[in-house]
Amino acid sequence: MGLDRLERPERPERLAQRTLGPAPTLADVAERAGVSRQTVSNAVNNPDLLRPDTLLRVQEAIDELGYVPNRAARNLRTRASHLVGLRLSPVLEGNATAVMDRFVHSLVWTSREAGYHVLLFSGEGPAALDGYEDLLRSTAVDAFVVTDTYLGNPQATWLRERRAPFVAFGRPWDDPEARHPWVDIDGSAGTELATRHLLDKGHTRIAWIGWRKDSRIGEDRRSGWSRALHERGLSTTGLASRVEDTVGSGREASAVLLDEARPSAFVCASDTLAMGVLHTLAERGLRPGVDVAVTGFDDSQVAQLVHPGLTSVRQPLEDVAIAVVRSLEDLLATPSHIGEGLLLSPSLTVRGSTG
Amino acid sequence: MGLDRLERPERPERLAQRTLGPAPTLADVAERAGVSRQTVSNAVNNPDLLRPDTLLRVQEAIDELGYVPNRAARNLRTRASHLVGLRLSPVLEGNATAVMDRFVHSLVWTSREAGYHVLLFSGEGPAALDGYEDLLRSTAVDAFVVTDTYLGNPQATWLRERRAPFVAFGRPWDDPEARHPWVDIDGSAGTELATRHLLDKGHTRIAWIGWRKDSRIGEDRRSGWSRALHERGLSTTGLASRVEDTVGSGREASAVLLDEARPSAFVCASDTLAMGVLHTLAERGLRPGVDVAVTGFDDSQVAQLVHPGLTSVRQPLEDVAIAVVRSLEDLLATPSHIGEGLLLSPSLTVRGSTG
DNA sequence: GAGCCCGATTGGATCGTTCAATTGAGAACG
DNA sequence: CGTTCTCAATTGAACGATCCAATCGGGCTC
Repeated sequence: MGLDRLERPERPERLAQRTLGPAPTLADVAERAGVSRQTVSNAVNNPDLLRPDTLLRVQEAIDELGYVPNRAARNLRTRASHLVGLRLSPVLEGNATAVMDRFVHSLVWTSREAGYHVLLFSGEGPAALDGYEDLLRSTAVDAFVVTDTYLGNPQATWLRERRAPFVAFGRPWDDPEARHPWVDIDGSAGTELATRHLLDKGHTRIAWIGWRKDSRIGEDRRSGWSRALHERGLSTTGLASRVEDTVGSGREASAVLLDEARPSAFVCASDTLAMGVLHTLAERGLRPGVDVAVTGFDDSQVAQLVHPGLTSVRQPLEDVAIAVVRSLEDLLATPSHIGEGLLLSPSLTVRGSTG
Repeated sequence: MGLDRLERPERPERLAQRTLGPAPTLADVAERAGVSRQTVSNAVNNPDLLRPDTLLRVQEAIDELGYVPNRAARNLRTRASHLVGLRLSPVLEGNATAVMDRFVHSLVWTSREAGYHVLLFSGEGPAALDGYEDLLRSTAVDAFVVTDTYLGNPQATWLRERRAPFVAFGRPWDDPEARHPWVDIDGSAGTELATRHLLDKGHTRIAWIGWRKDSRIGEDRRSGWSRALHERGLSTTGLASRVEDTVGSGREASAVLLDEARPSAFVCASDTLAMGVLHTLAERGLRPGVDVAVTGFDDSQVAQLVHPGLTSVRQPLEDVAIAVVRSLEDLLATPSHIGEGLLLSPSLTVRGSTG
């Protein structure tokens, strides 16, 4: 395989033809190979239907002419585009953008192997639904990947009602009865990992800084922290703070907690909040990882670049993409397919902020 | 306009029809409106060809049926897909990924207004060219946006030879004769801004930490620093260091420079390197922005989140996207269009690291 | 050697749209 | 009153692939 790739200087015949004239069609290939159109089509789509010698002859003709099937024609006939739509939200708060982007990268790579490309589109609010609508009805995409499934977001329900094939990255928090396929990451398990890591390091007073109570994801992540503490018979009272997802909020919350509860470690719902803790430590001359330990969530670029390094929960987005694409394939293969959910476990990237 | 949008509860008739049966075609609309197919087509694409009353009648039928033109059929006939291809490189070094992602977001939003969608694909090395090839010849995309135009990258030349319509984000460094449209950001102007900002703050010994000499972009950015210093009659000797784009390199380089040249400020070719400088300062108990000033490049998330905030050169990626899309439109409107280059100026985001 | 069967191959129809050429009605003109 | 001109609207033919039903050919059996 590898050797083969190196030896061939990039399919010279095809390249030679490529600069000239209009693109060759199936009929051109058929004529050149002395067979019918259908035979060429089979050579491309069902090679095992042809006799080996015919197949060889056709493939030579294909290579010589540099034939590539016209997508528009194929899409028209088969009513499929081999594209999956993904909506980019305009502005996401915090490092949700960064997480999203990592996911997009993974998705693009994974889709390629499944023969799909990713179509990005935009739109927000009610207009977003119009975007889905038009792409769907114009047969521009075969399916969607939906990413923001936060509470009260209408798009999942909306898509389901229209029988639009889609896979969600994110649990249907508001509807446990939902029967669409989804893939999500177990945030609770992630913070539990982080908390246990701190417990193993000898910390006993471990504080939580998370998001406000109406965030399902935030409460989920918080539950991992409290579970880990309770498991070891430790109390959580007075050690939790719930704020906005900004550096400033993290800074203030950690300052208050340090004064009132004297924790030796912080588990945070996001890298952003963890950065806020680092600010406070810097202001007070406390050394992260030595005097006070801190963990974040998302393993964003900041976590890698900041001074002693920020220990952070890493989401397995590559695996999410793989699972999403697999679901997508099932869904498109059998339209009546009943979707199922899949929960993946994150891992912990340990850096200087926990010693 | 706005009122109209609010009053209509999301085109109720269309919604009512949408869940049922197969998508309506042009012929269905024609029958319902009592006109021919072509008339409906004109109503959609050239409304001014119709008599006002006919137009109204057709549009009613369109709304009632919830008709949306089939893209595949349209693409087949017009030989255009209204998609622009963008390749996502697998791994970019440093925060190039983050910059790229900001650009992708901007591009998606800008394209939408021009009636285009963005098709993401992947591939690296020689396989990347195959990706371009197949998308182009299969008429999957109308044009490409090319982002990595670093020295020696074959794709620009390759695309030009095949007369593939494309616009580059990035100058053709290796070929000043190149006649394809491109948009780039004046990195030199960016570092000049940063350096002047430091000069205005009273600094006179300003060091440079950049990339190795074979990086054109790196040398370009460096030139802004040296120009600004020379303008004020200041020397640059002994104040420059050229290293890899990693935090560790930045840390080491700044340590050496502090010992040997005693600068009071650092201008860096990237936020990553600037973070390295912050590490060194932290280790030596020097306060960024107070004892030593630092500037980065890219205005990445790190720059916002890190302790006193990192002053950084911000690339106007939204403007780049707008210019790229405009070029794309010119290119596709007049295929013989001679491409021209456009150089945009970055701005400086001032934060705590410069006082 | 006739009959049969199975797999490879063929021609025609079709997907839904737009392009090119044409028709028809009505106005303007001599 | 007939001719020309204009404009709106229509008809038939593409675009390039795949699906369908029918046909062809070779090998096998009896």
